[in-house]
Amino acid sequence: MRGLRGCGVTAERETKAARTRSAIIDAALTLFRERGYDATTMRAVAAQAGVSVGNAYYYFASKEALVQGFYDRAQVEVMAVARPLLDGERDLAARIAILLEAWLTAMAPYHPFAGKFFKNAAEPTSPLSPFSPESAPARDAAVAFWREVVEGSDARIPKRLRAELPELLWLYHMGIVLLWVYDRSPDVAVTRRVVRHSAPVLVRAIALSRLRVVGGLLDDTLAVLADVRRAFYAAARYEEEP
Amino acid sequence: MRGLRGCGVTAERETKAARTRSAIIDAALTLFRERGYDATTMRAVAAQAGVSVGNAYYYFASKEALVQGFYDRAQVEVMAVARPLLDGERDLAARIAILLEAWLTAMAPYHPFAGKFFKNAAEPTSPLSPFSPESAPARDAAVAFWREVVEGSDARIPKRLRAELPELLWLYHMGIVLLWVYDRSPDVAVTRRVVRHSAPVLVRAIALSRLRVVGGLLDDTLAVLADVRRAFYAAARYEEEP
DNA sequence: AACGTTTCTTGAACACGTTCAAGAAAGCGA
DNA sequence: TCGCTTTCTTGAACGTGTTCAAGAAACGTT
Repeated sequence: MRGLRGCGVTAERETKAARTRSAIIDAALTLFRERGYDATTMRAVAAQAGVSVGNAYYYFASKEALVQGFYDRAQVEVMAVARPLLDGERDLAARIAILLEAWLTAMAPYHPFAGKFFKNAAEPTSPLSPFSPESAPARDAAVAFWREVVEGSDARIPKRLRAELPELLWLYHMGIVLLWVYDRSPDVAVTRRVVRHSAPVLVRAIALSRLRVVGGLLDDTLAVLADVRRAFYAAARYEEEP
Repeated sequence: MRGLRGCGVTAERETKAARTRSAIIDAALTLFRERGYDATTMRAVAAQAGVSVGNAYYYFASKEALVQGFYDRAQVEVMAVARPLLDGERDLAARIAILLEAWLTAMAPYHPFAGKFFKNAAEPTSPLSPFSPESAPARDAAVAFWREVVEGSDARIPKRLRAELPELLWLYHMGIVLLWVYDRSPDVAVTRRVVRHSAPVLVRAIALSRLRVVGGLLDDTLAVLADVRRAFYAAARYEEEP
């Protein structure tokens, strides 16, 4: 009886903690949207969430850390939006575009201050870096989703590319995100156009890579990309200098 | 007489102002190297330079702005190092590698805190962004230097690529810089290897682009890259939201 | 119920980047 | 030389993210 009750209370406490965390993120995102990232103070976030400043720092190590919570939410939302759209489509280029466009749509409300998020994410040792261990869950989920995109298509992928392609597509996605952050055209029209145009180009390049003359180039390119990826991951794992 | 004297005094005053600016940058870079970017306070920079905090802000709008001064110095230094090395070499891949390696060598002392610089430069609307109007002089100088690299080589460049290649190489250089910032291997060995390997791959890709099958792909790729570049430049010209 | 331990919660305090009102110095026309 | 303007120079003061010592609340054990 006591045990059960204890369990219940613990669960309730965990729920309350989770609700406090959630309230803080809600408060933060609301204020971010209203005033932008810089103009939103931690004092204001705490006040909006109904907690003290110190308490906000008990749940989130820093202002940046609030963003990680946002990432997690976003990833789930994007997958929910994209999955039904992917169901009917077998063309690889189309499937790539669907996922990227779902991402753009889901993230649209946050575009105005995405630059401020990115500023922090761009720092190699930041936990917000997409290559960091802290981002591993979200990253792995994303790569797994790209694998679905590839394997659900009717494209014939050269063998030596098949294993690597999902992660390379994720890297390409990070590039698109970079462009999106910078894009100031209305409704990020430039990014949308680049997605529409680059996806087929990418798929054609994949197809071409089966040609003898291009194949050697592909191997070298993959070798370079392997180095690049290793460096990014290693940097994100690196300890900050004292 | 008074005119001449006035001139002299004015010139002397300008020199003094320039020397103050220079002293502040020296102080900043010294402290950056000793303690890193974050641990260096503006108070410490001012003290080291022998001026007041307010005076440091009279010459530099912000802590970040100190970095712009560093960029200008660096660009000059890199060109001085690279030019004699380029003289004997006609192979395009080798020439590309020479310039990049000169850059890596010149920047080596600042690598430990490059991430902190980059963090700011990565923000689209930051004047420190390589695409910003404020960076235009340094950027134009760099692109012009890449043009020298191309035109001093014996490579046969397809016509429709010739005009764009210098700026594309500069973009590639920015990508290498991104990798360099992230690179934590000893003596940035990974970046050096990527430079050594990617330069020939790039040149081979350029050569291949003359093939009929690859040519169409090239045109589309160039179109996409044109969009991308436009977006980056437009973002850097954008006014910060209020 | 009573006590010790862990888990939260608080707001004052700190260090930093940055601003600003006030004044000093330099330049310049009479 | 005397005023007047422009160009520096100053350090205190402001707002911010973040820390911390102190205590409250919840929990587990007896």
